[in-house]
Amino acid sequence: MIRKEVKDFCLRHVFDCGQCFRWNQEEDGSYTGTAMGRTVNLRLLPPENGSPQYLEIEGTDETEFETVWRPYLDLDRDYAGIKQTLAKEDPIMAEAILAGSGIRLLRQEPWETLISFLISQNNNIPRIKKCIEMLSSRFGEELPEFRGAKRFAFPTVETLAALTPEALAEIRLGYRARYIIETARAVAQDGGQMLRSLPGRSAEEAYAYLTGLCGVGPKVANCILLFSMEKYDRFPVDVWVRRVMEELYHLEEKETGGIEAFAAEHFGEYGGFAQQYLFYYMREKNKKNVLTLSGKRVQ
DNA sequence: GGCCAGGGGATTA
DNA sequence: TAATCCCATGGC
Repeated sequence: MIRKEVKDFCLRHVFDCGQCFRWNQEEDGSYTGTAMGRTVNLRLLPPENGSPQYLEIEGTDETEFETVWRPYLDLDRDYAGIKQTLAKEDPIMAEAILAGSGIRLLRQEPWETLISFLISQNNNIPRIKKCIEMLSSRFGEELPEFRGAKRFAFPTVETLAALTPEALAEIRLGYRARYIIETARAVAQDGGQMLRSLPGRSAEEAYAYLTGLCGVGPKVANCILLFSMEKYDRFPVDVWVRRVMEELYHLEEKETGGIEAFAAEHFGEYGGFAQQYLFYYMREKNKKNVLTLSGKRVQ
């Protein structure tokens, strides 16, 4: 168990803003998740008067924290500066940032991110999480038990590349099963070398490779670039973001390209952060609306 | 370039 | 019970 000082950090914002699917809230409010073949539990200690905020990590040590979890949680980035830049002269963004002030963009593994967002297409978050857990427990390496539960690593490229549609059928991925097998086989062709090299390449080059894979279009490719390859100017446009741009920015844009161009002009190099604040803000607003509506219906 | 199917499950009507 | 929706994409 180790303890680190953190700023601009909120577990709910980080793990519930749609960027990751393998972190779950425990009854005590802490979060447990598996990434890079390791499982940890994270807890944010309530700050005492004037004292800084501390993040408590169970299941790691000092060395592993520095090499694995500090970069994964993106703890070295100046989010206060990013938020200030984005909120300047943009009251809409300022409000969105207020709602998700503790968001951080995790640096996830490209392979897991690729398959996860393949599964995410035209799908809802609870079912995406369920599919990924099933995939891991069925085809991933078994890890040490943690908090009394079995844990599994995300399956390797080779494992998924070797699967048949029949073997994958039990996961109930629907038409996405074919995308996963074909993409895994394409990535496995060079032993995953090309995929591993993408973070070091330009965003355009990486985007071209990713969209060449079966089942990867512009939205999924941009999510992979943003969540696992540090291409922070990418602005993935999905139904929620489209909704946000229409309702908040009154952008009656049918073309995804138009929304991307708007984002590039208004948010620039911080487009990806802006997208996450907007996505989280819209989902929170939507939850409240649903509650209000159902309340009215009861009366 | 526009349109629609493809799977399954949760939620809504 | 039926309709609709879901962090899109492929293929016509």
